[in-house]
Amino acid sequence: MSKNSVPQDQSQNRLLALLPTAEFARLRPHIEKIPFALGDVVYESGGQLQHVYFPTTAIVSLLYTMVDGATAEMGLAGNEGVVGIALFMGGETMPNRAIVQSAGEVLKVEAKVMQDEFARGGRFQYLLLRYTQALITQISQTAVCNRLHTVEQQLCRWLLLSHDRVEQDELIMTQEMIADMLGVRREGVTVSAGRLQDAGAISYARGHIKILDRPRLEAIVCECYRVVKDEFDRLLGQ
Amino acid sequence: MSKNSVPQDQSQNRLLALLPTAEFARLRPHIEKIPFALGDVVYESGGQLQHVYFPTTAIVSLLYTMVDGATAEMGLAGNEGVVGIALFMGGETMPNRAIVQSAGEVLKVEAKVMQDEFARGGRFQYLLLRYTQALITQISQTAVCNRLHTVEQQLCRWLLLSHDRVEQDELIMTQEMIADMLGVRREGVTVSAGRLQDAGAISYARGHIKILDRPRLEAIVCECYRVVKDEFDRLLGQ
DNA sequence: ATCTGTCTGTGCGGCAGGGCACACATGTGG
DNA sequence: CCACATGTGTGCCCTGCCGCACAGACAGAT
Repeated sequence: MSKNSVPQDQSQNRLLALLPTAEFARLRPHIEKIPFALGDVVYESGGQLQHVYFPTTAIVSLLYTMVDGATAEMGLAGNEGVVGIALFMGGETMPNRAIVQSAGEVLKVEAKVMQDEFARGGRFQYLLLRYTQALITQISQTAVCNRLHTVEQQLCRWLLLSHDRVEQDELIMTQEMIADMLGVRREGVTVSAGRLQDAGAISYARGHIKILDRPRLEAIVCECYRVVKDEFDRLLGQ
Repeated sequence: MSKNSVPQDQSQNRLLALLPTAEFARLRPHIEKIPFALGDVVYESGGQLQHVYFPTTAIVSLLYTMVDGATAEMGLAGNEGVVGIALFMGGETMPNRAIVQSAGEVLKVEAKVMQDEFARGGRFQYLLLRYTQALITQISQTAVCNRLHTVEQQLCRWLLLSHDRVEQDELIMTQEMIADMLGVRREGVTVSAGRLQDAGAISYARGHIKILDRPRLEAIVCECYRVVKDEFDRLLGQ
């Protein structure tokens, strides 16, 4: 490992931040910080994973792509979690893709290192499993939300989930990309986003979305957002 | 396929059937076979779980109920899996309900016994984690399917998934219940089921659905069914 | 400053599914 | 045998979203 691979501290990722120092110390030499650009593919559907990734400033979207090219998001992972759960769950691969939805950095850990630490059955395993359970809730709620709620509510949910995972109020994201995530038409996003802008909740222009009034978004969003947030807090709150 | 595995008794549940004899022997004294009736609640949203359940002939549906009473299914578990993953994932509870969708028997194991065996990190842990990963794929595909496919396709998917988990060609299930599972109107199920009946794929009457032509259903269903089935086969054996 | 590609706005027809109302069918218990 | 609850069939109008077709609007390159 190169020496510039050593991260400053573990608190940049909330999962790693919950690790006891002893356990983190074993991982530290094997952690490499790498940047990802918007749209980068973290892993392909069915592709053999070589690493897990703990996002710090990046957000990664878990997408499924149908044979006809249509896409829909099942969940997303930011600095609260990890990308590549198939490596410790034992399946090695998953039938979906992981795409960088917001550019930034991640902490990369080699598969074997992670698996060895996981097998010790300590706090690391405990945290990864609890995270996975929270992710299951997120995916479940996506399923329910897709079934029962409007595009506008889902857009709110998506904006809030993303906002929770970055430090800033600005998201770099075109309406076209959001449409792919939500599995709807780009025009549908335009209309819904327009209404949110009229309501003063957000503003946007050519791929730059600003969260202006978070409480307002929380008033519009369906209950799904809260369920997911509460479950993450319950399972991974300090 | 080794000679020292799979006594007749454990083969009623496909997860347990994959356990080595030694590991199953430790569980055996703590396994209790109990019957469940249609509609029984295995666990409530947020309820503290005391047991995990390995279905043999029963099928359990994982449902989310909105505050307004609307429901939608996130996934289901039959003799290929287990109900109560929150107990070994570490979260203790989940924000959804588990309802018996098809009456039958389950093998009940006390939480502590299961957790101790899980903590040993052997085959039991390996299988439960792989099962959980397969379940994640099922839930994900439900999300995608809810977004992109018609009620008729989803009904086919649901019928096939259920059929895979029982030995018989007849499902005891009213259209009203199916509607709750799929998160659609009862009338929507009536029309879709009517079309499937006209096509000769199924027949039904007052809560009794017969699968008449499985290949036909497989021809109508969307790719989601196959993705889920293949992933279960890959992760949990042929 | 102009060109060009990217991003957003808008309108229109069409369809799947929701909400509602009610008629018909069938099994079960008095 | 009837009464009644339960399950299923059908029609009608409405909404939300899709598919499509373009029309601006803006940013960066030449």
